[in-house]
Parts: sequence; C-alpha cells; structure tokens
Amino acid sequence: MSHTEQGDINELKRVRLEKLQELRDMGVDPFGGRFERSTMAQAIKDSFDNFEGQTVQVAGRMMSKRRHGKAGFANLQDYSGSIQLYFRQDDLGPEKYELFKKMDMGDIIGVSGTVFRTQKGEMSIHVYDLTYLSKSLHPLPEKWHGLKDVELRYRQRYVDLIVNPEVKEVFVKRSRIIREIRRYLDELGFLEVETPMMQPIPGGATAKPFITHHNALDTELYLRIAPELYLKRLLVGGLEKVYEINRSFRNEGISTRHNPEFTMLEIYQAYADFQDMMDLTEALISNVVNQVNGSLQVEFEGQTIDFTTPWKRLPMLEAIKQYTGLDFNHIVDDDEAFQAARGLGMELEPGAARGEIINEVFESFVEEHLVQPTFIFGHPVDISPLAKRNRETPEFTDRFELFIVQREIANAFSELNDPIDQRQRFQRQVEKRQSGDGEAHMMDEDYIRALEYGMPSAGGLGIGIDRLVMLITGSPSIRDVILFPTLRPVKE
RNA sequence: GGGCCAUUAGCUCAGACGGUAGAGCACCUGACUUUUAAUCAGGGUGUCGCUGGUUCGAGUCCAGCAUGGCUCACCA
Repeated sequence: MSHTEQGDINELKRVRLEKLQELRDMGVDPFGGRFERSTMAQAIKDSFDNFEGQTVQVAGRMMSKRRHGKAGFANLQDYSGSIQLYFRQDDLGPEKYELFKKMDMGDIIGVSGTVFRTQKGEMSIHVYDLTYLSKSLHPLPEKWHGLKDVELRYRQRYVDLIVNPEVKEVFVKRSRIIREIRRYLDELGFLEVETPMMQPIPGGATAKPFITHHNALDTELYLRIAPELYLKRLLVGGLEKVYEINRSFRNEGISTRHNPEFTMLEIYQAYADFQDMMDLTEALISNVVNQVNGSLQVEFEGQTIDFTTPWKRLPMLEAIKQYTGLDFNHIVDDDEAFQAARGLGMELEPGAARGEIINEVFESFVEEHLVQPTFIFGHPVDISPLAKRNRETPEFTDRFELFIVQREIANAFSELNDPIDQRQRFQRQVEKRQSGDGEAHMMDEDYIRALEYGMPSAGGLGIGIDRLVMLITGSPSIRDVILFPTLRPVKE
C-alpha cells in the first residue's frame, strides 16, 4: 500500500483492515477460494416446500446483519436474489460464531445450513458452517436510499449494481434484447460477421471520427463511425445476408441520447430493398419487445408506446406538409426552399441545398410529433450519400428512418450499387469536407472498386441498440443502459 | 461549446439574516438466542468540491476553476 493511500485512509476502512488482520490471525483466509454452491437464494424461495429441512450451500454478499447476543440474522444476496441467514452460537460453536460477529456488511461468504421458516414466516437458512470468500474493505451505501449520486453510480457501477437491484434488471434485459435479435436474425439465415473497428478511411455515416495511431504500421487509423462500407463489401463478396452488432465511435457531444461509443446493429440483405427493410424492422423490433417485455405496450416517460404492427408509414414531404403546411413538392429549387424555411422562422446557412433544407425543416417541425412508431421515408439525396435514388423522383432516395418518442431508432435504405453515381456522391462529400465540414465522407477508392466488381441491389438497415434498449427498459438516459458510460477521467 | 442547477460525514440529506458543523443509516463500545428499517444505552468519525476575494468573522455573499446533472446546439 502506498504512503499516500495510507494517509488518505478513513476510519471506516481502517477498522475493516484491522478485522481483516484479525481473521488472518485466527487462521482464516479472508479471500477464500472455490465454493461449491448447491443452489441459489431465489430458487430456495421459489420452491421452499422442496427445500424445507434440506441442507443447502449458498454464497453471496452479506447485505444486512441483525445481532441478538448469541444469535443473529443476516441477509445474503447472490445473483438470483437474497435470502435470510440465521446464526446461533450453540449450533456454530464459539469460533465460527466469532466469525459471524466479525462479518461486515458487504463481505462475501459461503454458508452451509438447513432451510427453515422463522416464527415470523421468513424463509431462511439455519447456518451451521460459514466460509469467508471475500472481505469487503469499503462500507456499502445506505440500505434504503441506495446509491443516488449519479456520478458515483456511473464511475463505480459495481457499487450501483450491488445496491440498486433495478439497475441489474436493466442490463439483464439489455442482454436478452441483444440475444433475441441475434436469434431472430440467425433464424432468418443471416450471417453474423465482424468487420474492422479500426479503419484507414472512416465511412458509412456523417460524423467526426476518433483518430489513433498504429506504431508498427506508422499510420493513422480511425475508430469506425459505422460498419456500413465493410458490410457492403461482403455483399460484393457473395455473403448475401449479413449483420453485425457492435460498437461504433463518434467524436461528438455527449447527451442523454449520445455516448461516444455506442452499439449499432447493421443488417444487409442482397436482392431486397428498403421496403423489405421496413417489414424486417417492424417484425424484428415488435418481436423483441414482445419477447422481452411480454407485451407490445411499453411505458416510457409517462407515455404508452404501442408496438403493435403495422406501424405508420409517412413520406417525409407528406409529414412536413402535415406539420408546417409547406409542400416541398412545389418548391423545386434551392432558393425557393431557402425562402420557405426562412418563412417558418428558421435560420439557415446560405448556400444550403434544397434537400438539406428539407431535412432541417423536418427535424425542426416534425420529429417532435413522432411519438408512436413511425416510418418516415423518401429522404433527399443531398443528405443520403449512400442510398439509391428513387426511380420516379431521383432527387429523393429509397430511404426511411424509424422514429419512436421523438428519437431516431433506425435508418435504412436501398443501397446505392452504381459505382459511377457513388463516386460522384463521394466527390460532392469531399467538396463539403474541403469547405470545412468535418463530418462529410472521405473518398473511399477501395469501396468504389468493390462496387465496380458489382454489388447486388440490397436493403440495408441500422438500428441504434442503446436507444432501443432505452425504450424497452423505460430508461430516460443512454447512460442508464450503458454499463460504463464515457465520463471525464478523474485527475489526481 | 452555450444556458440553468448541484457539490456539506462512508451513504441519503438538513443547515433563515454571515456568528465555533447537524440528522438518519453505516461505523465503534456494551446488553440481548426467531429478528427483519430489530431494539435499548453510550460515542461524531468532516479539507462544507478547489482557489482567491469581501468581512472582525464565510458552509452561507462575490469571482474564477473543477466535476456531474438537465437543456440547447450536433448526431444515432
């Protein structure tokens, strides 16, 4: 232990360190090893009749302790739940009972005993042997308010998980959601793949990347902002139905809806289009919600979200017309669009393209109204550099976004597979980049070459897993569904 | 990055007008062999986020900084 740590040590920790030494002096290893459990706390409660009178071995963390002279009670918490323990000096003998007396809240122990019910009816274990498995040196937060300090909850998630049971439930649910997604896609014959997270050219989204450096290669690498371009290379290679669930990274602001690293699901299906992806999105999400929550209705911030299919499908221009009265079908050039947006009180940078303006208007006036699951489709090509143009109206794309409680949950389109058009779109992005837009795409020659070999027409879909988990678990902040959200490091 | 708010004991929180720092839980000592927010008797364990300033005197007022939350901007 370092000198400074010694100096900073507080009374509570000092007392526990002393007890630790006392255990050692008694010949007890405070950090015991393997312990054979015969069952779990919750299992005993769930089928008490089968367990009553039986001998069991359980292990876990002691969360409370009530001593009554030469007997006492404690509560033992394991992954499944918690159960009360009963200790009697007459049954344990003075040495083991001394161990019980020394036990602190938070200590991890294994016990052996018989299952019984107390006079007050509490299902309990009458302990006749106990083993120290880990001494806890820090006091746990208060027992009925739990740990509330948000910063501490995120920084020391382990403590949060110990004392706030609902936190564990959220992350168990998150795991089930992802498992259910995998199961669903695997059953449809999709192949799960892993593509580079460190990329020489970051692409597939408009976002600022993190930059890092590889020493041996002496080259800059970017943490991926999306897996998209690699997954579509796989379509070229003949992997016709692929998906990837993993992290992407964007070097942007942090908010209740944004974490610098976040989990995205991307799915690509050859010979399909964005309509197929809409059907898939609807089926996938409604299935997951139903499997995980046992219902298609979900409460979120006082609102009931109904995932019953089919969901509303609304063309973007239609939605804008509905909420602003503006019909961009009749506003055909950039100038006119600019004036129209100004008329709505929007401040725009001069030189914006009609498509960009349409998107701005949509985000400012429509998004806030989209509470129930709604597909918005038909995005301008100006804001969709990787999406296939619509046959009838080529300045729009066959693309949709899914909105639920004002949040964008999914984004999908018919994938652009024309290498010549793709090159021009990249070129346009490169120009934007040169004029200072750090989020615009870079030219990706290898991706163009892949398209030149021939990529089947395909539908592609991206779903923000963290946001989906937020909805399903009723969590208002993305930090509530990420175990270790990004925080500024504490500096010494 | 902007705006607003918060920061007091291990945890959850009080601290009017500026006058020697408080409670509950936890912890320590003792009593108690079926309690469960156990109870009873006793004990306060603190760089009031940090640095300055105003003042006879600052947890309290002022400024700057730090960390976090909400929100706006940006995005998924």
